[in-house]
Amino acid sequence: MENTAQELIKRAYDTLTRAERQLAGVILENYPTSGMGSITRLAEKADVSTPTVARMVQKIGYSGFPEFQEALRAEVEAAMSDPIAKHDTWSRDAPDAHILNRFADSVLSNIRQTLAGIDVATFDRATDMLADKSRRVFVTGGRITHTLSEYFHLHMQVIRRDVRHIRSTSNAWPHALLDMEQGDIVVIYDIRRYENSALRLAEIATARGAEIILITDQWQSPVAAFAAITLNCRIEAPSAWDSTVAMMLLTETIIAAVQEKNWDDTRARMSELEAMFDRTRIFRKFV
Amino acid sequence: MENTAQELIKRAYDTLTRAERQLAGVILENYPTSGMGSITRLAEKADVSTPTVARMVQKIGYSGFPEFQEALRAEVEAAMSDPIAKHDTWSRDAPDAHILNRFADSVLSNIRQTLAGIDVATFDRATDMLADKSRRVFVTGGRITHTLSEYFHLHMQVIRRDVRHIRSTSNAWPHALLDMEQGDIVVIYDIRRYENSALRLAEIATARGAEIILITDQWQSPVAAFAAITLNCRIEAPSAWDSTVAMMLLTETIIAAVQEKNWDDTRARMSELEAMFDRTRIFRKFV
DNA sequence: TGTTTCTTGTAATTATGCTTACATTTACAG
DNA sequence: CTGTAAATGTAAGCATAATTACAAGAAACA
Repeated sequence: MENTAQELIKRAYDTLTRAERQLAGVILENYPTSGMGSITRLAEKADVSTPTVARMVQKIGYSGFPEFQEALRAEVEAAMSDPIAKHDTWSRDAPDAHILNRFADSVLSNIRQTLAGIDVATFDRATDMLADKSRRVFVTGGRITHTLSEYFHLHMQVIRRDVRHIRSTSNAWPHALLDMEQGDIVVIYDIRRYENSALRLAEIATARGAEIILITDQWQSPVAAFAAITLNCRIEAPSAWDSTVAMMLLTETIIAAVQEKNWDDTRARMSELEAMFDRTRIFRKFV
Repeated sequence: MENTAQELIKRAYDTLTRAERQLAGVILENYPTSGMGSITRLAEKADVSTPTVARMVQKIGYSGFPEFQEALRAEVEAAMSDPIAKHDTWSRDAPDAHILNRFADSVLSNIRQTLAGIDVATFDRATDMLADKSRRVFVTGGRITHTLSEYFHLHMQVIRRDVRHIRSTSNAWPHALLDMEQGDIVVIYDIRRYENSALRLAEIATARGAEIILITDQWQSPVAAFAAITLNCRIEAPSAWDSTVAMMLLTETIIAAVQEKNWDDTRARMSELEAMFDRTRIFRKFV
């Protein structure tokens, strides 16, 4: 069993208090260098008092801050003197060809290209639309992207009202369309390679006056023809499948952006929701 | 021209006195950690007096020992957070402070730290287990991670037989457990901050002889106590929510790894599946 | 060899860091 | 709503670290 400071912190997590957890977060954030300055600096960075730091390191098993720091130094030394620690790969102890490194390389490249290809004005327009509470939002996805659309729906529902998920795979989607009218927004996740049941849906929705936000791959789903806004993501992966990581990133970024624009409402809705899940705290501290 | 402490020492070498050279030797010996302790410790190690140290660091260009040490810390930090981190803002036409750039920064840091924290042997052990067709696989997730578990299940089902998804939120999960026996694998997605309905499930599954693979955040779900394998992911995000991008990446990497190990079977299963979806091509070219 | 300058350590001073004690606040149970 | 316990910060005191002042010793030059 290892006894790095990191390990000790995780192990003691249950016994840590609020301020201590906040501190733990900062220490782990860019571990281990963050803990190498003086206790005062660390306390400031974590926005807690110095005694909190002192107490915490004692709690996790050190005699005091100096001993804790000494341990960190030793860890750094071990990591630096390790010749493999050249850090030009993602996972230090894996060979370059290991799938962990290959996949990460590929995903990073997807993320780079995806973001480079996104027009900020378009992105902002999309988030403005979604932040407009007078417009209703429908969300749907395909076979592979279904989970993404569900994820988006889950979070969007907390941020604003009038958000509905349509299962494009079921036979129920025509019913949802009956309800659709001028000004509504339909968020469609669709990857070209897979089936495009979304095409009919998009066509009808547009005809009824709804506007479509399409999130698709670099080859672009045919739904783009009907979409008011199209956001393309790279999905290449060293695998028989594609990687939806870049799509997930974009999805979360949209959520964050809409939430920022609607912060007061979101906050209220989150509080209500939290009250419902009374037993546990669901959300992070409200910024 | 670089200005690392190392550089400065070498450059000033000619002007250094005997005791100072002795000190310089010790500093460079196992650079940079040797200089990270107190001035006293460094002086002792070099067998010179403390003022010699203070004078020397001033001579090579620092205002005092603390500044010198600060510089070392910065160097360590730079060395530990690898070159992959260097990027020229993601979306060029957006300001740095735009949510697109902020979010991507944070996600990249999550990915880096997640991969750095994953032990390759552990990862390989997990994928070996999942590639073993004699063992059945159950998958489950919590409120936020539910979609991830579904995604994993969806792909895993194509790769191998005997994969089942359990909705931990429904009341049906005890029934699934009835079916569980020695050698089965339970893949659990669980983020500490959110509710832990998975805990009971994990406890019972372990008691029945199943082995648990846990995918959790850096704070580690309490399920870890029962897990045969625990994989931690960073989920920090500049938002009221967390980011599951790193988890998604890990999930896809596991899928790719298992698929690679089981390629012949996977291929056969994919062909069959594709035949069922006759109209369109579902999968990418078989590599 | 005597004088001067440079080097280096010792000791004193000052600054900073760390810890302990205590008071305030917050959360929780009755 | 009140009392109790836990958490956390403030402030004081103590300890250590860093710098400065100074003096002893070594090397260089006359």
